[in-house]
Amino acid sequence: MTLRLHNTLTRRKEAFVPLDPKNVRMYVCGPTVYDYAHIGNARPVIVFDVLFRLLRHIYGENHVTYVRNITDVDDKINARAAERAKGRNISVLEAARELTEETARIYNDDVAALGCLPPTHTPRATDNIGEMIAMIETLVKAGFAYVAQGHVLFDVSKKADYGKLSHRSLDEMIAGARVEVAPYKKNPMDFVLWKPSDANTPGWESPWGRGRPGWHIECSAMSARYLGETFDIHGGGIDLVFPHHENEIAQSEGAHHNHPLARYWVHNGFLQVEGEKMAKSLGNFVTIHDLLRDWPGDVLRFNMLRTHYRQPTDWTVAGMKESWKILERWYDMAGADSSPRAGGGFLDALSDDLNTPQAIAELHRADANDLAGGLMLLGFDPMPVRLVSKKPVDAVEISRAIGARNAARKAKNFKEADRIRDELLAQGIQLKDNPDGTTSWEVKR
RNA sequence: GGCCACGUGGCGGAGUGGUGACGCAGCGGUCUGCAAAACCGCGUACCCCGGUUCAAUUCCGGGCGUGGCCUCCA
Repeated sequence: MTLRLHNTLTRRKEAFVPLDPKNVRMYVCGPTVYDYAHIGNARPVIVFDVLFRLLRHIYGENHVTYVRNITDVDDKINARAAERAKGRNISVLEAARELTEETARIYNDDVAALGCLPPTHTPRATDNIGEMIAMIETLVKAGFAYVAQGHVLFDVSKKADYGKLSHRSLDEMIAGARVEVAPYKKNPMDFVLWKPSDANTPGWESPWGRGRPGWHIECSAMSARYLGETFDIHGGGIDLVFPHHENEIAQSEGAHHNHPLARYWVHNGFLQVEGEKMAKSLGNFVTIHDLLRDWPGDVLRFNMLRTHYRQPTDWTVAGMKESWKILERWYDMAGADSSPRAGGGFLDALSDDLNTPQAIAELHRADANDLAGGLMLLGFDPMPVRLVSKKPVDAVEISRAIGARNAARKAKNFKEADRIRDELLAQGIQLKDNPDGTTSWEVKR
């Protein structure tokens, strides 16, 4: 069994060989905490949680370091914070802190409900401003960056292989550009490392005056701090390939004597909702938080894993119902005394670039113990109680009704027995007469 | 406009240069007072047009469709 991963750098599946099997290192871009995360945001979180678990399975629980940052400095945050601060006796900075703390807390709760393990480190950008400033200084000294009108910009013309991740040349990018270029840029593709902040915008003192970091530098600074100059896997959504990850590479390699930033770049595909792109204007913007109100987290997680991570996927209610049905049956039949493990075909599938649909197919063929072990490796805890519907039900009333129905059945009064069953069904309660003579029930969706 | 990805049966979704994975739904059966659940059985799909090949859903070219990036939206 060899783990193979699709590497965006080469656009091929490659055998995964860690730099240090005693410390396999992975970085995944985390949320910008200004609002509830949507279901599209959940995809990388779940996908890379599965990869984290697989790496732990292969290399040992204590031999994998997983870092997922929290972006808590950002102009969208600043805009929201300004709104919050209005009419209250707090500064924009305080309001920003309040907003990001609150949003990050909800995010962590939601992600935990999706069955995701906490990463080894979840650094916040604002706790790493010093590291960012130091890296920017290095880049300026090395000639990769320049100062212009209070901004510090990365000079892409100094990085000969700029574009190697997204596989486009500078010429192509300039030809396709639709944006107006800021006048202080030497090259249209140059990007901001540091920008000035006014008095009402969060900012930090720096060699270039009071300001705040550009978007990309935080990931370069934090990955270096927690994982070193070169680490094994860098993950995220495919939309981050350009410009975010391309720019991370430029910064990190520029600051680190051209040592590669990450050896395997892994990106998940995009998600649509009910056949349409998800957009606030279309009114189909689905947050994780809202979904968790109606569906067990395990069902969301399973639904996500039914599609290969690089494939585009369509998020539908029909799919969620199907997922619930499958999980419910599995949780009923899974062996209780198992631990995370993987039989032959299952592990082969997972190891082949995280082919979760194939792995799930293997589980359909597995016995009770392999099923439980495989589910646990995928991050499911096969306990029927985890799938209990969020719909409120009166269990006492239901068992009373079941008693009455069974009495009627005993008396061969089937008309009355069926009336009771239909009445419960009308309330969404489906009865099941088990072969051993008992009667159980479940909430029908 | 430039660059890129994807298009498989009613639905979801793997995979492969050559006798139709897997699941959901559906149909038939066992079980049941009848159902439900469970179990057993049932399916000649690969967007269109060319090309390569003994053979293409699988490789190549073109088209159409959907989506992504080029605007700090995963």
